Amino acid sequence: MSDTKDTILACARDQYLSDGYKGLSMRKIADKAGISATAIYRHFSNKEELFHRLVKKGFGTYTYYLTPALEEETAELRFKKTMEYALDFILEQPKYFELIFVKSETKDELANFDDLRVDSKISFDFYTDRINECIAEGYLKDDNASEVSVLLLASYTGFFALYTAGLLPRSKKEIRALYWRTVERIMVGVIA
Amino acid sequence: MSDTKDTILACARDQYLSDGYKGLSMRKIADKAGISATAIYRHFSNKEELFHRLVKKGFGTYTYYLTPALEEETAELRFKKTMEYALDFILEQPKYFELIFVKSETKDELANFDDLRVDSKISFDFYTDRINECIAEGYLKDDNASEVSVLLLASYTGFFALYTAGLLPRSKKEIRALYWRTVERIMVGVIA
Amino acid sequence: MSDTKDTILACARDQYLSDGYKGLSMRKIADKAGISATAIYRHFSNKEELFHRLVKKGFGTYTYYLTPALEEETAELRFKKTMEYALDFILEQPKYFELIFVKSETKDELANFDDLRVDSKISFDFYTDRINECIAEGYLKDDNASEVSVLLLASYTGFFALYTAGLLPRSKKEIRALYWRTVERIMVGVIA
Amino acid sequence: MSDTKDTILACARDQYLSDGYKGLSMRKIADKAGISATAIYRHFSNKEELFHRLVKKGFGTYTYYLTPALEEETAELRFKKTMEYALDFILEQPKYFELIFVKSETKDELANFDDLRVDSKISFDFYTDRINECIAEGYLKDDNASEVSVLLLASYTGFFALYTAGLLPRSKKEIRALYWRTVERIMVGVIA
DNA sequence: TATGAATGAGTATTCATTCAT
DNA sequence: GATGAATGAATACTCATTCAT
Repeated sequence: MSDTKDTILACARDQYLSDGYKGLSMRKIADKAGISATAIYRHFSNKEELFHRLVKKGFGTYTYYLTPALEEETAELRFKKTMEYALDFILEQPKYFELIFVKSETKDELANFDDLRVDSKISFDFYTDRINECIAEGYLKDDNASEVSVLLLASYTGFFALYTAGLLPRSKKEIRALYWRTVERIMVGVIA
Repeated sequence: MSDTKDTILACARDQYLSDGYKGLSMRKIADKAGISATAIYRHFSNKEELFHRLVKKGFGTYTYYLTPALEEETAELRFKKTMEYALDFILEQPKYFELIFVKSETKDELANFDDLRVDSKISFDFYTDRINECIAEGYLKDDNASEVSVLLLASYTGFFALYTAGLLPRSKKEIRALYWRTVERIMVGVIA
Repeated sequence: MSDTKDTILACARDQYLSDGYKGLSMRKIADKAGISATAIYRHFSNKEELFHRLVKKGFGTYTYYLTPALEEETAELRFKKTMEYALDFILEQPKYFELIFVKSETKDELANFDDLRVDSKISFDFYTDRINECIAEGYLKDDNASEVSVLLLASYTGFFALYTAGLLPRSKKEIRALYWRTVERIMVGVIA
Repeated sequence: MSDTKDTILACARDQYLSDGYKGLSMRKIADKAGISATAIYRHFSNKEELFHRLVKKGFGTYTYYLTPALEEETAELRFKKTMEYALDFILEQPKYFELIFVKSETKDELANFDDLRVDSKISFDFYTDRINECIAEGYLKDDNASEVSVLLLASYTGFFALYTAGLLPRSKKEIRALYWRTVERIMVGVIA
């Protein structure tokens, strides 16, 4: 709705992107947004809420990356596109990824906000749904879809952690290739 | 030798455990240790060094958990024990795990300390060594050991992330069981 | 406009006056101004800037003392009034004098601020201009005006140093008399 | 007597030389001297005394520079050599000069130490003595020797202040030449 | 809607100094 | 003579937040 509100959120995201959590100060955000620090309080009741909205937006972006996968024709294709778009998200929005999947600040700070746990669950369920589809379609073997989701999401999340830790190649080309080889190794155990 | 130095480090660890990175303030650590804030500087030249030592200790603890696996007789057993002890580390020292594998603060703050990157590498190589052994022994099929390490470590790290994100069951019994089932699913693709 | 800003500056000046450079702490200034230490940062971005403004004000005050000399009719009178007002400045604003002419802290701390070097130069040139006028008018003999300035300013500055060092009489009456006798002795060498 | 005591003093001098007054911290001095900070207190009861000894040494060095002038045959030569050696002192020991003649910290900090005022007086009297000699010898005209000292010392001190303020040429050759021309201009008024 | 002024608590760090050994 | 450990007070500065306008 409010233009300024979005601006603030965008600046908060950029600030987090460039300086990490400790760069997320009301003043710095305000400076970046070209308004006074106090003005933020017109739009968010406090830093906690602002951060909450930021994480919300992170989840939204993630969903925005994944949903196009639903347009594919077969369950198998939807699944594979999901894996691909998830990789895109990692590589293009690493800070958002970190914000919503990795950071414990997020968890501690936002323990009160139940809706975020719901968002978490939704992202998780997106995988489970894809896998259930694939089982139904016969592409994946009959297994506990939720646990296969755990496997895939865990690999995915951890892959990113190793990537940012500098233990994996930095070039996007190489990392993409390694990602797919890793996925393939996993798929051996779950493909029908 | 220096008792206080260890106390400080222990308190820093506890502080990090309870309040995360932003709880790691010199004063809070000092308070917990029952000394004055300035006394810390007798033992660590600044916060950076203190944090560095803390991460170092994290790596040390991790190694301490894994190395007993080397006492097993066969490569297969050494590998399996490694997986088991790694799980123990996650469950018993979750904050240390986070400190050394996940946190991006760690990375930014300690970018200068090359030795930590070496420690990272060593932890990684421990897996690669186990896998190479298993390939040699015929337990795992002939594959790129380093990439199989990536797969295993990524799953392991990500599994933890999901766990702390509250997406996995909290009971230790259940989480252990789920861990092993996840490992098994992965192993299908790599076992000979 | 900003009242507080001026108050802060005045208190900083007083603080410097009573405790010297090391008395110039943000907290002490704030205490004296009756505001919180942090409030200062609303008006000055940091101590360096505050100090810079202070020195600026010192130069301004100096100029404020000297410029009325320009209203005199002849070059000789303008010169003599300059000498007189300069003495007034020494006796009435000794700390400002010290701040702008003597202190090496000033130099180190404010090395970046080129405008201060300009201010220095302007004060210096004020003398040179007076002397050039006097040479033109025939009151002073034809000499290198800039070097005569050096002579006069050096004597003037040094006279003050001896004064604050307690090597000269403390009574204003006596010091004034001695000042003029010293000036006269110098003038012998430069008067036409 | 004590070797360490001298080392400490020398390091304090160097520290002051490189970092100015605020560089004069007990720890930094101790570090430079290769001893513990506490060890200093074996030799000086506190910082004030240490600083006092330092200023004392500054006066000693000044005297050390000037006294060879006494070896000259005539009063005129002794006077001229005094002027020359004083210039050497400025150019070779600028920080010592500042320490004993310019700095108000010195004065504030050491207000209690009467002996320093005596040292000040001695330096001053050295000039007065030279001038009295010159008057007796007929080189200088009959004048108030003490006031001529004021004139000379003031010019001398101020000349240095302008020099360090960057208002005079930085090259030693030029500054020497300018010094002598300035002295000559002054001498016109006092030579017989 | 927005701002400027202000605040109190908090940050890391440095300081001179003391004390027990 | 010297040290290591410790301290309390001080340093400049940042933070989220409030309030009056």
